[in-house]
Amino acid sequence: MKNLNLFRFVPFRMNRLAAEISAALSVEYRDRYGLDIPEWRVIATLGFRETPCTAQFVSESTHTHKSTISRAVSTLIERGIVERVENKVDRREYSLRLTREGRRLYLSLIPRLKRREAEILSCLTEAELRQFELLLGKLESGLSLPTGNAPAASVARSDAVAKDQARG
Amino acid sequence: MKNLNLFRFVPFRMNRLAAEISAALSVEYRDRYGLDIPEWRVIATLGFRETPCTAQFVSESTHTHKSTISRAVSTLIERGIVERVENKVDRREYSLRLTREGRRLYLSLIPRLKRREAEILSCLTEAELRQFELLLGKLESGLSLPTGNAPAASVARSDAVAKDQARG
DNA sequence: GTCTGATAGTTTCACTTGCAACTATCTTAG
DNA sequence: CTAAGATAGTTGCAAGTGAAACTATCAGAC
Repeated sequence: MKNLNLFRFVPFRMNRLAAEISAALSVEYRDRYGLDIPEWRVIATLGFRETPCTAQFVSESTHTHKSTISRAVSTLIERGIVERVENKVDRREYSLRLTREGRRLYLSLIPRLKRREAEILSCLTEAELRQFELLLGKLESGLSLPTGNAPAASVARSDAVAKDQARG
Repeated sequence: MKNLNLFRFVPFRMNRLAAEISAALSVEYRDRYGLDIPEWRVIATLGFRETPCTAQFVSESTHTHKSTISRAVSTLIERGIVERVENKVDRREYSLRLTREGRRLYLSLIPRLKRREAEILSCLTEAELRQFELLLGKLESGLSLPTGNAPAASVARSDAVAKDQARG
């Protein structure tokens, strides 16, 4: 077939689905808390990890441009949601962590977002959902996206790893 | 669990995957043909359908804002890829269709994009791929996105349908 | 016929974002 | 030590995009 049915074209479908799902979720973090997606990603990353982490870690693990993360962090600091912790060893970088208020916001946001996610996925059975998540994981691995399964170093220090590999 | 693992959060994963897939595909339509996503969507919609259709149809079926489609169409007309056909009955709207050159571009783009899509999906088995497409379809239906299965009227005239339903 | 409201498409404006250039800091070679 | 290059993060700028205002046209009420 020489034609291409856009409705059967996976890249288009993924784009559209992602946009639609984002829109559904933004009701929670944007309308309710005045957060945009990059800001939410910073909060989610810091909130989930127990240890503080750098802007670069957030940028790489969420696959978001570092300038976008930089601006999101600035806003969150102004709002008292995130704070910088100076790194005495390397003063170029800062560790980021949620403030007490930031953590409160994070904890109140989580159940809302999970509920939205469940709503969106409610058209799938339990088995279908597990299958879907499995397939997403395969695609992520195939595209070399961080999955959270790999050792933290592979995200936090991808450049260093690359250098090591080049040396070895 | 009070925490939320971003790497297990489907909305985030969909967003990231869609962005990554788009980036992989853009090599073909952007680097090679100087097209952006909205322009490609217009071409794909006009190319697939045998009958000319309006800007609004493209906008609704691809779920892209009408001003974005308007700008894409303008560019494509300037480039001689798309042409407007005046509608004698309703002069507010135009039918759009690919020019001869536009169709040539479309036909040369299709195999490239299909090859890219196949590459991206090559980490899935045949059965997994079928399953994945099935699940995407379920999610699309669940979110009321056009799937190409419904009668064309439901996309071309969604407002009219809504009005009818409200009346009935 | 005119008036009102709806609709297709365009344009203006404000905002977001990615790229590239920049600053400050660190590391390595000599 | 200094010089050169790499790196973390910031910022200026240009391009893209959505919302809303706008233009032109149509449909219906009267």
